[in-house]
Amino acid sequence: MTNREVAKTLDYIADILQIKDDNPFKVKAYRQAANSIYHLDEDIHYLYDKGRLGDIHGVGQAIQSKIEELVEKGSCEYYENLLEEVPRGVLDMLSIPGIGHKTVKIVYEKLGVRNLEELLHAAQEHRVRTLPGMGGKNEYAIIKGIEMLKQNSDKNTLGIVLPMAEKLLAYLMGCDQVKNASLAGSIRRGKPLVSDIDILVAAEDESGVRSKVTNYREVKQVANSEVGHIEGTLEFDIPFEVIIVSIAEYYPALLWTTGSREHLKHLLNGRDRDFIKDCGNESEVYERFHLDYIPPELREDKGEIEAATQGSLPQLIDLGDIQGDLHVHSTWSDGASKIKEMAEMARSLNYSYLAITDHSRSLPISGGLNEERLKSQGEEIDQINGLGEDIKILKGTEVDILKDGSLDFGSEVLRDLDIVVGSIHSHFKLDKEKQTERVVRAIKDEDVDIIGHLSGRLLNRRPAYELDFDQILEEAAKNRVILEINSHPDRLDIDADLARRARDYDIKIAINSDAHHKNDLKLIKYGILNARRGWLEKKDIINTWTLDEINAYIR
DNA sequence: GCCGTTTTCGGCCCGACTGTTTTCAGTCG
Repeated sequence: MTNREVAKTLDYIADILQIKDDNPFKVKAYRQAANSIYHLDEDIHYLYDKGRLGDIHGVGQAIQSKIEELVEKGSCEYYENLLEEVPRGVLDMLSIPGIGHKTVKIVYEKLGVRNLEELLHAAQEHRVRTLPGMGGKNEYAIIKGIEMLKQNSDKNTLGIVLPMAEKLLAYLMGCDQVKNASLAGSIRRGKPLVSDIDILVAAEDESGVRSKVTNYREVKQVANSEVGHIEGTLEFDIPFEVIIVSIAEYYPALLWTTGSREHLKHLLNGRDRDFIKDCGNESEVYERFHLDYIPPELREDKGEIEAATQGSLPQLIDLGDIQGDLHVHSTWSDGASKIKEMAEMARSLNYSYLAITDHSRSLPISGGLNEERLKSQGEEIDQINGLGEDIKILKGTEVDILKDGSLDFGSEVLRDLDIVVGSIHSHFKLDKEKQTERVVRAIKDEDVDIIGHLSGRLLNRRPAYELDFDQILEEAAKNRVILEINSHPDRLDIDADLARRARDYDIKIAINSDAHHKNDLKLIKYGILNARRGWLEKKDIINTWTLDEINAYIR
């Protein structure tokens, strides 16, 4: 079992306990342990071997014994017994927006509904509204919610799939039989939602590669597939396909397998595939078409071929260009790491600045700061900066944009801060006009530097709220307000298309991690992919600049 | 079920909104 699978299992245990109405602190304990394991730097098997499972924060005697069983046998008795009481299909219902553990409990117990499909029928047959506390609107929300889940069910976020793909790729690269290998398909193009993992391999000994894949620890199953293809599934039932070609065929095949279909069709323009059959690398492939090399993230037939013809492709931003992060949380609000730990991680990433932007007071569950605590936090930051480390910690806030577009702190508080990120965390369902008005008011506020996760979308979970983006882009440009690309793989907000439109308005972008744990600072790589898909260059991204340049821009 | 720079036992656990109601339970950030 991988770290993520162990974490997921502990989360399922917490869900079942919650549905069973068990001690809420016990539930919390399982969730805390799951979260720690999710963020672990080391492989859980390694910690198990070293006898260090107990060192993990939130893991005591009881949970440790369950983890040991999971690592040894791939399952544990306690969990299996809980599943006898509450089956897996019941837990899937928790993904429906507006449906929580209490609702799941009564539909399971009173209606005997055991999975999403049965729940859908129950709602359609108006059986849900017969339950206490349930009515027509709940039924409608259930039907809509299940429809949304079905639409997304064949795709997963890059945050789940990319680490698995990179691990499998590294494993394959380490095999003697494999002469070259690369990610391919939509995952190589950095699409935020992908349906499977495609990996292209150059090898002469196909059966050797096949046996290596079959022996890979994280492979769940391998199907009987045709020559040149190995198909199967990894953890969480993510499908993968390893495509095997000869060394001579590798680079042309890399083009075909990376796609997209639209890009290839436009590129070939009726020509035969043999046109590029002997190319020795991808640049050579494009050269043959008299084009500049087109990076995978741009291969969507959105003008890249025209630009490559004219030599006007953008110089895309790279991870190494990033000089700092302007939106992270700490233990002062809902973050899991201390400011110092965040700073250390930022230093290890070679950043020269890091803005601590904890939540403001209106978000009590997240431990939002009032003026007084914000001031104390500022003192701690002064102290850390006084240590003379080669990184500057900036004082900031992620200030709530309230329902009417006013801010959760007054100007007397905000003007003393280095960075102010304004974000929406409530009233997602305002109509388009009201929601737009709300954001525009925040943009016009001279204390706001950055608008965080503008559209509020959560991939596979929640659609963006209603906004008039033309109006917002116009106002952002006029007021020199920076828009964020939130790098969390569930958000990637603003998306690539909107980022590209923002660039046309000469709006600057901040690629932020929104980290709630020191390890989450590394999520910035997803934001980079998103920015590359939005054709963004270094000059567009404010946190590729020095601190002086940023200050000159936002003052 | 976990944890401890007040504690090895007693804490952990906020508040607005929604949809169902008729005074409130459930969800969510």
